Amino acid sequence: MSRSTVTPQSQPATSDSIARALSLAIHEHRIAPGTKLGEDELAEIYGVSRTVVRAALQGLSHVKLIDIRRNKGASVASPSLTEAHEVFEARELLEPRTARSAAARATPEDIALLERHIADEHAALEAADPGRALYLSGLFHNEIARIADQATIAGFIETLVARSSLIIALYWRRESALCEKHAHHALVRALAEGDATQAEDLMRSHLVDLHSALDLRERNARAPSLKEALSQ
Amino acid sequence: MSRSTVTPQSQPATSDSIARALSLAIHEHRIAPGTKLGEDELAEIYGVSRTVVRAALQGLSHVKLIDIRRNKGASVASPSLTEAHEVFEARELLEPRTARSAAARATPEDIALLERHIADEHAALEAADPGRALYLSGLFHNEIARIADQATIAGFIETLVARSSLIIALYWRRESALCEKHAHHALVRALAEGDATQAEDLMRSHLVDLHSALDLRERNARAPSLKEALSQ
DNA sequence: GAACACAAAATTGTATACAATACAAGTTTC
DNA sequence: GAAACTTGTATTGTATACAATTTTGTGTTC
Repeated sequence: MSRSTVTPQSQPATSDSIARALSLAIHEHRIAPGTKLGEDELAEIYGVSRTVVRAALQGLSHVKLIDIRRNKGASVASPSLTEAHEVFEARELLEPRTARSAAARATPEDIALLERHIADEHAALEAADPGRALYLSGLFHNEIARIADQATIAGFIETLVARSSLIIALYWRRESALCEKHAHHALVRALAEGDATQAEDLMRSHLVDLHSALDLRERNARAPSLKEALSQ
Repeated sequence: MSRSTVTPQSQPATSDSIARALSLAIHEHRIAPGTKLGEDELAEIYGVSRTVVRAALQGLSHVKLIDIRRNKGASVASPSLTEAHEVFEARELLEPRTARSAAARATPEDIALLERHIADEHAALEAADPGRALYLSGLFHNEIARIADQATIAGFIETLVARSSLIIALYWRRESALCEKHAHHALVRALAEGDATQAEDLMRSHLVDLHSALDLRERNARAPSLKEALSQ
């Protein structure tokens, strides 16, 4: 049954679960920027009507992971270079402050969780699963925002981190790991020590470093078929 | 005909136009926090099917102007005190930087537009239309963000300004004008002179001032009927 | 009057049918 | 061969019907 293949629960897919699945696929680069997201195709994949798919697509559109053009349909967003710079600028403005707050609030459980994220990211890289590593790398940033306990700003950061995965798909220049290993380790150390100023500075330079790794040339990547990308 | 009363155009209302109309009504305090937004009722008011209304409501939900609970419907959001503080904190983080950028970029046309906003706001206050004044006051902030030419951050600010109107409806303590007259004038002067540091400082203190005007007690306001509020 | 049970009505969630628009393929004209 | 036109197909936008859930109203019991 198509449902149990794509959504391993006994319940029908909801718009929320579909949006989450698509978001994860985009984040892990299983769906490339520019990929057309047809309503009928997704409805068939998830075993629901177009109504539910449309709601999911609208949700994704609001966080700018996809573009919906009236009468023309939905596709995975392809941020322009300008948007790419804007996203990283916004992160450079928000995340250092968030790291500062997180350093003042982090519990040992928080630190342990962040360390597990780093370990999982490296495991994914060694398993030749860069998409998974990228997702976990982004999640690391989202977790710091959660620890900072400012939900409004954490929501913005989550959006920016998700969009970053699109930008990385299009503009990333380096061959190495996406977020360098030592940057995340150093951040966790600063959080563990409650060193707010250090955490803030480290986060700022980490993001400036990421921003500097954007390439000025656009790239194209072969897009796997939609069904292929979503069958996990 | 119901359509031409509420939407003075010959075309049927779209989900976008409905979302905009509702957003304006919320912003001007014609619809109060907590007001139930029934799909059938809105569908009748706007002369469209529930499908279009649902799309509009989803859009408003994504910017947190309304809350949608599964199986229970949509209502205008009532931000908690915590959310209120978060929203103003986020504004204090984003808007000073935006004012700084705007000061470096403002054209004479931009300045003239901002001055018109201030004049219109005062006219609205003298016409005993505080809702309109509030909307224009918020728009002033959105315009500065637009001048700063960073669409990603401007988008966040727009969301925060809209949510601020809900917060003001619930928590505002002062009887006087919502944004004090001289604060906006001083900002425009700093922008006109290209004084980035002054613009940044003025914006920060303006927002800190707004934040300090939040009351700790919640208030209730009589909610006009939905049709009444939307008939403009 | 309060609490409970049940039925009816209202509302929300979803599927499906139909209308509107865009796209692709084939044909005609220059 | 390129451009314009026509036709058929695919896709998106919307209304409507039906299913599922919640709310309201009514009656009964204590």
